[in-house]
Parts: sequence; C-alpha cells; structure tokens
Amino acid sequence: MTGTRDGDVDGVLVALADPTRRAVLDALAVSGPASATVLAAGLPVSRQAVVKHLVVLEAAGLVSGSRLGREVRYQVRPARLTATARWMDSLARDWDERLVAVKRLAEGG
Amino acid sequence: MTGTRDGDVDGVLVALADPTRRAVLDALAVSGPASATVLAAGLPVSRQAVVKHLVVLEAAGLVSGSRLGREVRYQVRPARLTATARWMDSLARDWDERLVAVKRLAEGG
DNA sequence: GCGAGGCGCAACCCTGTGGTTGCACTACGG
DNA sequence: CCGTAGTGCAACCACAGGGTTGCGCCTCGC
Repeated sequence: MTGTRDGDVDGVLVALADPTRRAVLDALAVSGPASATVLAAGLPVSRQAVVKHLVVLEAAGLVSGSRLGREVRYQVRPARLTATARWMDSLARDWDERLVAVKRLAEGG
Repeated sequence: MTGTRDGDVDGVLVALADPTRRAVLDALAVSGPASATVLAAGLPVSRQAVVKHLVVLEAAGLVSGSRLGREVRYQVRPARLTATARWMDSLARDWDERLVAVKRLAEGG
C-alpha cells in the first residue's frame, strides 16, 4: 500500500503551507461544496485569489471541482490528506528509530 | 492531548514545503547529528543556504542545534512531525464526517 | 432577446525568500 | 603564536507566487 510518491506529498505540503489556502479548505469543509464566488464572500481576498488557490488545491488532490451549469462547485477530498499524514507519521517513526540507534552506539551498546 | 496550536502546524508545514529543506532533514536523519558545513557537502547548495534552512527548521521545532566547540551539531526532532501528522489525520477525519453528513442530507435521510 | 450573475484568462505589482558571495570572528592544533 | 577550519553576519540578486484589476464569454431568468 501507500502509493504515496514524493510528488504527491510535495503538492499537498506546498498547498497546506499557505494560510489562505488552509482558510479556503476550512471554509469548504464547514460549508460543504461551494463555488469560488461564495467562498470569496467569506474570505478577506478577491474571487480571483480564491480561484488560484483552488487550482493549487485541486492539483494537490485536496479538492475537486465539478461544473453545474454556470457554477463550479468545489468539494474537499480527504484521501491525499490522510496519505500525507501517514507519510509524515512513518517519517517521524523512522527518525525515532535512527535516533535510538545512534544513542545506542554512543552509549557503546 | 494535542497542544498542537495553529502556529506550530504552520511552521512545520512551511518548513516541509521546501524540497531542499526536506533534503536537509533526510540527510540529517540518515547521517545522524551533523553540522551545516558537513550537510552542505552532500547537498547541491552552499553552506549558507543550508544554514538558512536549518534556522527555519529549528524555528519549526523539527531540528535542534547545539554547540560543540567551534561546531554546531544539528539533530532531527520527531515530536513536532508526529504532532503535525496527527493534526492532519484528525483534519482528514473531520472532512470525512462532514462529507458523510452532507451526503446523508442529500439522500434525504 | 436581453440583462445580470458567474467564470476564465491575462496583465500587472510587489513582497517573500531561496540562493549566492564576501568578510569578520572564534576556536582548535601544531 | 599562527594557520586553518568552522560559524555568523550582511549585502545583494532573481524568481516564484499571492494578490489585484479589467475584460470577454457563457448561462440562467425573465
């Protein structure tokens, strides 16, 4: 399992690194599917800014948009987020192991 | 628990968003504690660049440096990483719950 | 058909920041 | 004591990217 390739992780991390983007995600999660215009109404930035963020988020796989008539409704997608959380956790475990190993060596085990 | 405040998460995410920074972390994890100069030798950037990255990483709590004579040895710190992984995972669960709720409403439950 | 609401595209500004180089300072080793 | 390895600081460059505005195009409603 975990087809979590480095590119995927990079996209998610870059996407999450921006506070406005996190705000967009938060708004989306709370309000349910919504359009860029609606989202922008509840955020301190313009619609175009929101659109750009949505593009990044969609590229990262954190969000998916589908057209309904003249609107585009965006929806949150938990999968990549979960995958990245896993990646980080296993990375942390890896560090821990190595630290223990180094410590053991240092203590002359 | 979860004393995971938003500021902490932000720092970690910003730190991890840069590929060079991830490379530095990786090198540190693999080689064990090392100085900026040593790290720079194994990376495609200058020592100063590595130093800057280490400053960011240390501010994020992903790394800690301690002075030994004229060297400064940096070490990986898994704690914040684990915490952030947790944060992301619980966020993903939250999204999932909300999606299920929305779906239920849509189906007229 | 026509106005209005919503999107998409493009140009543009400006700050943040990853990167470099150069130099001064400190600590080890002979 | 003096050379050298290692750090720290500062100036500087260049580009990415977050933000804005303006405009043209489609789609819905009357």
